[in-house]
Amino acid sequence: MLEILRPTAVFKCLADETRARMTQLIAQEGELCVCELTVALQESQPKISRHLAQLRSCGLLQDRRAGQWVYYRLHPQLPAWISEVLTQVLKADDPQLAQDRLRLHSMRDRPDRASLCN
Amino acid sequence: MLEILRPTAVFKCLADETRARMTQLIAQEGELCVCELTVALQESQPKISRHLAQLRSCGLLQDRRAGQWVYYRLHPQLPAWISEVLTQVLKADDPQLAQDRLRLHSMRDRPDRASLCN
DNA sequence: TTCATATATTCGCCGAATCGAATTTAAGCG
DNA sequence: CGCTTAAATTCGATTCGGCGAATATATGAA
Repeated sequence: MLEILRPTAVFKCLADETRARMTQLIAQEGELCVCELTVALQESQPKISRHLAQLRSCGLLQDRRAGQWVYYRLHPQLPAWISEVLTQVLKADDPQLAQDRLRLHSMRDRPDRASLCN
Repeated sequence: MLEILRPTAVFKCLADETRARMTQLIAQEGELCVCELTVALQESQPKISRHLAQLRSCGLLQDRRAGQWVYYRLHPQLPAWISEVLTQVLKADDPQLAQDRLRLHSMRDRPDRASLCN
């Protein structure tokens, strides 16, 4: 967590459409790897990776490598006000988010978390 | 309210340090005019005005003119999730905000709301 | 080692956002 | 009207952010 989770930094991260989509999807799914996000959002891999790096370095996300895959999840020790913000925004129920989830769930050969040691 | 209060738009507004300070100060004080904000934040009048315009056009603030002064307050019909966000961020208790309030309260000859018709 | 897949990073470009300085508009008062 | 104060707007310069394209790094398997 390079940068403190100051409100301004967090808002700047969530101000980008792509980052907001990724964050929401991860919040709902628990943990996703880069290739799953590229399929779900239909965006290029470098684009996804760059945005993930920002979300991680601002403290919103945490990553773990498992083999060739890198999984991202919400940072486990998020301050209450941020969790609250994410929860509230999820209630807005963006139709875009539904689409992203649909593409994710219909993705074939998703990497299998269960068989990987943490 | 020109633009819908979509999460991304709201976050973009709050992603700027100056706009975040203004919004928080207004949330605490209820209603402030441009000249009060310039004193509280110690920023130029055009800069304050420009940022206020953005906050208004994205739907976060509402303005009313009273004589030569224009007062800004939170939009009265903010969706719940936004009020929640603002409340939560206020709890972060930014020291900068305390300074802004101090300068505001020690300002001399503040325009008198009471004597103005709404 | 060589190849394949997953992810990260660099580069250069371009549009968007911010700023200071100056100007304009608006209201109140003589 | 002219003058003062408050606020909004324009202009040009600079900075910032996001993008595609290409490349680099990492892991695993043959």
